[in-house]
Amino acid sequence: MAQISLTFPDGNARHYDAGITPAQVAADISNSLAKKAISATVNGAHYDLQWPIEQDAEIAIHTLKDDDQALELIRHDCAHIMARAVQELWPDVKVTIGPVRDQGWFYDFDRSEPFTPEDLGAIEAKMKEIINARDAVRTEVWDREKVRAHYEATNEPYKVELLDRIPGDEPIRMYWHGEWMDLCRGPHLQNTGQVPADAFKLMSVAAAYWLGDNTRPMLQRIYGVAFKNRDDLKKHLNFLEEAAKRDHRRLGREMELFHMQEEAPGQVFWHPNGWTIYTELQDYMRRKQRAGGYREINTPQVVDRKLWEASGHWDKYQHHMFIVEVDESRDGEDDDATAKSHEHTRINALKPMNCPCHVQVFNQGLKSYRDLPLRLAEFGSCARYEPSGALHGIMRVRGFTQDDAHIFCTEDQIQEECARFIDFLAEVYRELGFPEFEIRFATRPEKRVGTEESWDYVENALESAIKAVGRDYTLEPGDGAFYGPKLDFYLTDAIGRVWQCGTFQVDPNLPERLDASYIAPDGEKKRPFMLHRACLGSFERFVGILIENWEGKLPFWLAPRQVVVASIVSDADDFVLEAVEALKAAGVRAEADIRNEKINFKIREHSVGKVPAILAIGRQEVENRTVTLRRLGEKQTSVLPLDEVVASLAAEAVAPDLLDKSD
RNA sequence: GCUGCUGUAGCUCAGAGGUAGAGCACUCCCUUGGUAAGGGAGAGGUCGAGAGUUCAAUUCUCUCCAGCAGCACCA
Repeated sequence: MAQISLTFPDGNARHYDAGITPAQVAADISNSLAKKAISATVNGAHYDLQWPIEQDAEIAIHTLKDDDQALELIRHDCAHIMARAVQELWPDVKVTIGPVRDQGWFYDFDRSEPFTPEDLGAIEAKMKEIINARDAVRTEVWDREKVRAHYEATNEPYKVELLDRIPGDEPIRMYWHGEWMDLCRGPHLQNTGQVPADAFKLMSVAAAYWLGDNTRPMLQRIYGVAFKNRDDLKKHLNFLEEAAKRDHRRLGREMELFHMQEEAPGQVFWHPNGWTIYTELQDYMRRKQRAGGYREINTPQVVDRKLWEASGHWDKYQHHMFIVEVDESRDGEDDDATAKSHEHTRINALKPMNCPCHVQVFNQGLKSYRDLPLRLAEFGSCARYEPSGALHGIMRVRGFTQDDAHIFCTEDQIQEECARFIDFLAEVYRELGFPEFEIRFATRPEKRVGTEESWDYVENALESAIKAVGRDYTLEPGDGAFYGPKLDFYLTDAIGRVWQCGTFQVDPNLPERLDASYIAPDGEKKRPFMLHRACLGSFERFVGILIENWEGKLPFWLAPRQVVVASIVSDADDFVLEAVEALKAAGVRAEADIRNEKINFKIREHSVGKVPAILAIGRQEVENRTVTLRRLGEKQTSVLPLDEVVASLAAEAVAPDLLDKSD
């Protein structure tokens, strides 16, 4: 038998017969390693301990200490163990796939009855039995037709379909967990007992389309999470609790920021507190954009379908637009007059986006190359008929306002505009409390318009622009818009979640469709390029992100109520009102609390209400013209002269872009 | 849009085939209290909407609406 040489991470090599398995290699090294081993990396590929090695290779044996491999295997084995548990409990359930994902895994089943929370408990218990049985995991390569015959005989149509999707040159592996078997590419652990029995949890049941395709059957999906030990599981569950505490829908109600109701699904009723955040943010963006060379415009909400037909949106997105029909022959008539006549009916759509309107602004009057780049910004109120299931608080809504802008420029200007935008965005994110963000570069999708040459050009332009800025980015091949490549910007929040907010898209298509042009230096008419870009995305969603990021405890300049001045005794009321007036005059959002309540009560209420600063005034303060300042989240207080507090709070209320940066 | 679940007072939630309850919030009274809930009284609901079964429906059934979770979607 041929000999092969295996090289270990420490550089040592050993010689074995070809076909040796990593399990045998581990046993050759030591008994304890043989027991602890979970898998191996062989020439960079993640190997099952049972797979034979046929050639010289670099090998590393993994144990539970190797996080990446351990977690992948634990989660993957959990998926199998769960599928087995389900089939042992309900033998007629059909199995499909169960990949590792995020902090755990899911497995999709075909079962006429949905799983109930009680079922989850039963499945978990069964899984623990399987784990405690320490059943050996076994694998074999099977002939394709044998697998097909098996799954046809056992009536598992999804497995047959999966089989047909495995490329012809790949080995087809069957895996056994005890008696239960499954088609799987592996690798897996040595035995079910290597899954920690106290570090997994079934989380939820949901429906999912087979293969993610909404024309295929709906399956029952069970989600689970799994970790190496109980502490990590606890940490994860704590994280979920933490995220739930930050839920902007809950905080929005508690802090009286906004509400939503049945009559306007997916649209926000902003209350004074919430609208304060919104307008502060908008004022901030307006200043930033003005400083960044944008001209602000505003365009109509209700626009004739003709424009949407010309832009191509009518074709593609008609069912996601709010359509407004108006009978123009009925001006001045009573509302209960005769039915409308079609010949005078005009069909409009609420604008789902601003770009076609921005081209209309660009198209007014002849544009010269000297006008470019022309940066037109709009806080554009858009309406999209989002599918009901997509709505989510103020994060995904049907009525929203974008911090939108379109830059009309020449080919040569794309790069500079891109670099300029990234700098702009980085500064905005930093000032808003998100120093970390990542960039993803999405390239030409399968369905696209435009020539290959033009795609080559704009993709290159974009890519070299990011490189010039010197920022890391990841590639998302095929994820671009149908009209052009884009950069998407993902910011990281305080608990590590990422949110896609900014975008920068190159569009050679719309100027063509809507016939935009400028006069080039040579006197010829040329098409400008159009760059779509947004920094926050939508104000609604961004305010939601801010609320969740800060857990409602917004930075002072954004806090809807910045200061509450509370009386301790009613004799202090006059001075409280005086203090509030002084704060307001200095530009601070201050309120008086002179209710007949104890100071404890007031402190608690405004702390729960996330007011960043509370000023308490009692007899002593009145006498000395001082206030007692207490910051949100701090127990200690400080007694300061009123004038001083007004000055320092006023300084704190200044938006980050208006701070004096001279020192 | 799809699958499942949910909808009772402003909020969080009990409840039952015979038209409803708690805590907090709210209003009033007492209390003037020094940094996270002082005490008492009172008011408040077409039980998401419509239809059906029934002597009787908020409760059971169906349809619709909205919300939640996930999937799909996100110009």
